[in-house]
Amino acid sequence: MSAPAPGPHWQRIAAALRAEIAAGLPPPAARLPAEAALAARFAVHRHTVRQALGALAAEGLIEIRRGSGSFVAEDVLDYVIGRRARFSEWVRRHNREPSGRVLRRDEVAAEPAVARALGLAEGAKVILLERLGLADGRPVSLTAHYFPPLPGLEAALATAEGISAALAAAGIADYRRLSTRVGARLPLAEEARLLRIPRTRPLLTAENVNVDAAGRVVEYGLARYPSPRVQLVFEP
Amino acid sequence: MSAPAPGPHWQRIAAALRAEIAAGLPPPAARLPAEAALAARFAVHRHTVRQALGALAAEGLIEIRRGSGSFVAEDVLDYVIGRRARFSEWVRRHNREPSGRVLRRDEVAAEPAVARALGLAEGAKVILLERLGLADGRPVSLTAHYFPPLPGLEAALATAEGISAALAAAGIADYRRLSTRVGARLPLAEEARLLRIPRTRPLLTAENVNVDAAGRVVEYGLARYPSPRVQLVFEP
DNA sequence: ATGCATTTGTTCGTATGTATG
DNA sequence: GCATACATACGAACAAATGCA
Repeated sequence: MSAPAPGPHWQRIAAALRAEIAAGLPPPAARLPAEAALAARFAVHRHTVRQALGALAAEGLIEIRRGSGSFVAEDVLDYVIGRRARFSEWVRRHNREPSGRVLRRDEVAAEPAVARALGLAEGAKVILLERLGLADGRPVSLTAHYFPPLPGLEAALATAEGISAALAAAGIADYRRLSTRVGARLPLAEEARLLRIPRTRPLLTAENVNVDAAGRVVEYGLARYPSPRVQLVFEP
Repeated sequence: MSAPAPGPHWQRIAAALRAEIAAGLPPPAARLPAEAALAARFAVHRHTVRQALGALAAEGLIEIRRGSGSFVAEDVLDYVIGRRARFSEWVRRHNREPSGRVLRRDEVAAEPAVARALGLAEGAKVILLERLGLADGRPVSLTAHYFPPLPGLEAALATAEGISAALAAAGIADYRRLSTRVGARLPLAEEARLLRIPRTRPLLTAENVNVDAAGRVVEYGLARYPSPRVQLVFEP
C-alpha cells in the first residue's frame, strides 16, 4: 500500500481497482463507487478516473452503463456440453454448490414439438419435470424435462436425487446427448422472475435430445439459461 | 366462398389464416392485421378472433406480442455446427442464395482475448476480416475473423472467394473447429443496423477457434447471429 | 423526456346451442 | 320434458404494453 508505484496516475488507479476486483471486493455484478467518489478517493480529477475505468472496461473486467454506473463484470459459468452433461457436475466443476427446486412434476399431454422429439403421437401422455437449477443459491438454469411414460419413472423422479438417478431407477443405466439446438430470446415474465433477471436480459435456450445406449430417446429437454451469466461451450 | 363450412367460427377463422400463412401471404415475420380488423373482416367478435389466434400461437405458427400485434413466425435457419462449418454450404443447404459483404479487412493489434486465442503476444499484429453474411439478401450473420499473420494471407483474403479459399491459398489446406462458445446478448446500435433487427432483439454470439491439421490455431472467429432467425445445432 | 394513439390482455356479463342423464 | 354442464359467441369496459411523433 505504501509503494508509490510508477507510471501515469490512471494506470495506478486501474491497477488498484483491478487488484480489488480480483480479490472479490467489490464482488461480480456489484456497482463500483461513482466516478466522483473514486476521484475523491484517489485524489485525482474525474477524467483520470474515467481513463482508468475505460481501460478496465476494454479488458472486459467492468461494464460501464451510462447514467447508471460501472459494474464489475459477472463471472461466467461455462457449461461444457459433451456427450454427457449433468447439472450438478457442471456446477461443482466451477467450485459452487449445486441445488435445485422442482417447480412441477406432472403427467401431461405431449405438444407437437415434444411428441416429435420423443417419437410419440401428439397428445400422448408424457412425464414433465420442471426444475430451477441454482449455483450457490443463485438461479442459473430453468429446464423442462419431458420423458416417455416409462413404468416407475414418475415415482422415481419424486424420490430420487437428480435425473440420472431417477432414470437409473427406471432401468436406464446410461444416456447421452444426441443433439442440442441453441437459440436466444427475451424471457417471459415468469422466466425472468424465476431466474431473477430483468426482462431485457436475453435467455440462452437449448433444446436437447438424450438417448439411451440403444439409441432410444429417453428425454427431451428445454433449458433456459440467463445470459451472460451462462455460456455454452461445445467441443466436438 | 359459398360453402358455409362446418364447425365453430374460430376454427374456420384459424383454418383460413393458416392457409394464407402457408401460402406465404402474409410472409414470415410480417404483422397480421389487428384483432379488431380481423374481427371486422370475418364479421365476428374480437374474442372469437382471439380464440383463433390463440390456437395458431399454440401451434407455433404465429407469435402474439402484447401492445404490438401478431406476427407470422420467422423461419429458422438451423446452423449445424460440425467439425467443419462453412457459411456458403450452410446457406445453400437451406435452399437460399448465399452472399456476403466485407465490412473491413485490416491489420490490427491483437486485443487480449484475440491474442490469447491465437496464442500470440498481446498487441501482436493480426489480420482482421469483418463480414456480413446474407441469405437471399437478408442478413443472417456478422462475423469478425482474426487470423495470425500468415505470409500471403491478407492478399489472398482480398482476392479469394471465401475464407476457406484464402486459407488454402496461404497454405492451409484444411482446418476444423476446435471449440465453440455460445452466448446471448442485446446488440450494439451498429450490430442492429447491419443485421437489420430492432435493438431489443437478442443476438446469438459464437466464439470459434479453428485449427489446422497439425493443431495450430489458424482462425479465431466472433460470430453474431440474429435470433430467432438463426439457431445453432450441435451434433457430437 | 412526454403524451397520445394503437394494440393486446383480462374480466366482467349475457345469450344460445348441444350433449347428457 | 327437464335440469345440468359445457362450449361457443357477442358486448362492454378497463388494464397494460408498445410505438411514434
